[in-house]
Amino acid sequence: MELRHLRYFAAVAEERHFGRAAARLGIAQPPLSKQVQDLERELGFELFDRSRRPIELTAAGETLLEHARAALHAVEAGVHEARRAAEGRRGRISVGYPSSLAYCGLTDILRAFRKQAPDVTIRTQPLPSGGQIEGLLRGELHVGFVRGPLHEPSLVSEVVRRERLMLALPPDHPLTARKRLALRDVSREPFVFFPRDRGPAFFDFLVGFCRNAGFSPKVVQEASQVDVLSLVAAGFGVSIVPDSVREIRRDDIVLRPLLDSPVSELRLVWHRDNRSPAVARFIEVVRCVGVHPRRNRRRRAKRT
Amino acid sequence: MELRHLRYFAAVAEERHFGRAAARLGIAQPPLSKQVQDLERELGFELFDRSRRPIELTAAGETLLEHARAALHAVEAGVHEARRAAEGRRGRISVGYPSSLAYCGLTDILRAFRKQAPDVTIRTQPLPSGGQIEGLLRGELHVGFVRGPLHEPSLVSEVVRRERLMLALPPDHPLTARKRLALRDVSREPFVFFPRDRGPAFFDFLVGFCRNAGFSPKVVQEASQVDVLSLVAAGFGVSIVPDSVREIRRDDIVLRPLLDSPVSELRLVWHRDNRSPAVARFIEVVRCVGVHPRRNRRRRAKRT
DNA sequence: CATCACGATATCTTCGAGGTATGATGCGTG
DNA sequence: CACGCATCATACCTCGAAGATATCGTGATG
Repeated sequence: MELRHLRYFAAVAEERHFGRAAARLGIAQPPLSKQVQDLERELGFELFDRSRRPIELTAAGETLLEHARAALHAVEAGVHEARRAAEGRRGRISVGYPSSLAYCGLTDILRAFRKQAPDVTIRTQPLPSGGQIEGLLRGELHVGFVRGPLHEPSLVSEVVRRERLMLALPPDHPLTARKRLALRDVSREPFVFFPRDRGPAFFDFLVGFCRNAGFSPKVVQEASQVDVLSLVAAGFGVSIVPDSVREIRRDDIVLRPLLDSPVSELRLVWHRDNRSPAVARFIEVVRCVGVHPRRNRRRRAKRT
Repeated sequence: MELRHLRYFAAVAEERHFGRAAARLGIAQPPLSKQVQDLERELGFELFDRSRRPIELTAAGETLLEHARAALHAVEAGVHEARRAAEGRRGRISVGYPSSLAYCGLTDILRAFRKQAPDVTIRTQPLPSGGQIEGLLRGELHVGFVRGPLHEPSLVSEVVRRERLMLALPPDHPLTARKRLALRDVSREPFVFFPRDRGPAFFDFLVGFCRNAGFSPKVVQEASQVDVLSLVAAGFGVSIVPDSVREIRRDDIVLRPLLDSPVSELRLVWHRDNRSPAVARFIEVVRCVGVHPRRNRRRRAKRT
């Protein structure tokens, strides 16, 4: 038995007329009669009572019709769903991001993605760079946002944002008096950094930056991500943070641009041989809408 | 797209190997590859990632597989259900019966039928002969049990039980002294009958029987079915009832066989051009198990 | 009784499902 | 590194069957 038999049978059952059903199906009447006969022969019982006009379904035909419709519908729905999956509009993806990104750009990306692919379940996980790379390699994570360069051969990445580095100072620090600072101005200050293993690439990038400025930073405290800012605010030391931290808008922190700052790169990372169209679509969306630190707040302002 | 494509796709998806899937399907590997390719081309996206061993499903393939299984299952279930309908093991039938039959035979028939066709919903309706014939003609009733001959051209019937007629007497009636009675012995007694329109054939049969005995009965009360017995018990008059009434076993009634009684025929009736296999099966069951007045009680006795 | 409507049958053509032989490719092993 | 093996794709052929056209059988209708 083939779907053709069911389609033809359903057409005849609905039209209750072989001629009209054949016309609707775009074939001649004799082949239609034959196909239905073949189906009946295969099943071993009649589906139509042809002895009177208009023809009517037998009890078996009535029963089969319901199931045939269900089967045809399942096929149609299956094709539709599969197409959505192929287009990356259906499925589930797991996205890693540095917690700092939550405040500046991530929600915009998620919103844009959700608009294009409402049936994709997104699992977001705030993770330091190291954890993201680990997750990507283990296949638990599908895409991530990582700062600094990347050296994993099985991962692919793309710069999605370049931002200048800022100096984070406690409000009562003497240097807050100056609007413009260079890195060497803080060469003797105590530093607060995140632990190296949380993001070795970005960590090494920052330390290398200090080396170029002629000193190696005195790290007095280590804290993860956002906590760095709290330690700076509490006066433990200064720190170097990406420009986007401004979005957090804490008034217990003073941020000053670093004049001699190189740009820090935020990279979108995924597995080299990614097979998930949903992930591909996510990457496409990020490329399209970009990662704009301010977008979020402007929109909110417009809406209110 | 045909079921073949889905079956082949599902086989490959389950085996994750074209060769094994082809063996399972009983075809060679190249045609299988081609069919799956055709399906992919028609859909416009890939279902398998063939680039590594063993091959794996794409996201779209994974999605389609679920629906394909559902569709194939719906077809299988549909064929099975339709076959049951064709065999008369599925559906609904409406059975009419004279209320007297409830005590002697009907439950046995229903039990036997239920055993053969547990998925047929039976609607039983106690109805006088007239009502049954009306229902059969209107298509509301599918089979019935009627006493006496039948003259509707569009109905077919079959005798399922022949029984002698009995004289029903109140216990204090003088004739109860005699064991053996003929109809003419009660030619002057008052009679209790059911109204003629409740079963004209049986009514006329009874009256004709009296005529043959040389009198016409003095009907003093009319009552439907079982109520006749109550009126007899109350002493309103005598009545003529089928042998099977003995099954009711009322001790306020005395039954005496009529020596000159012709047999009364219980007929199974259905529509001439019945199309329902469930009805055909019901008729078959009645033919098979018969309508035995005593069967019911014997069985009950055996079980306890 | 002639006609019409409608499904079945007969016969032919063409397309494609499935067969065999072989090629392309990736992987493990001596 | 070469070789063999496993595995899927391609090439080509055959035959069955889906569908077209013409026609028949039959029940309903004026």
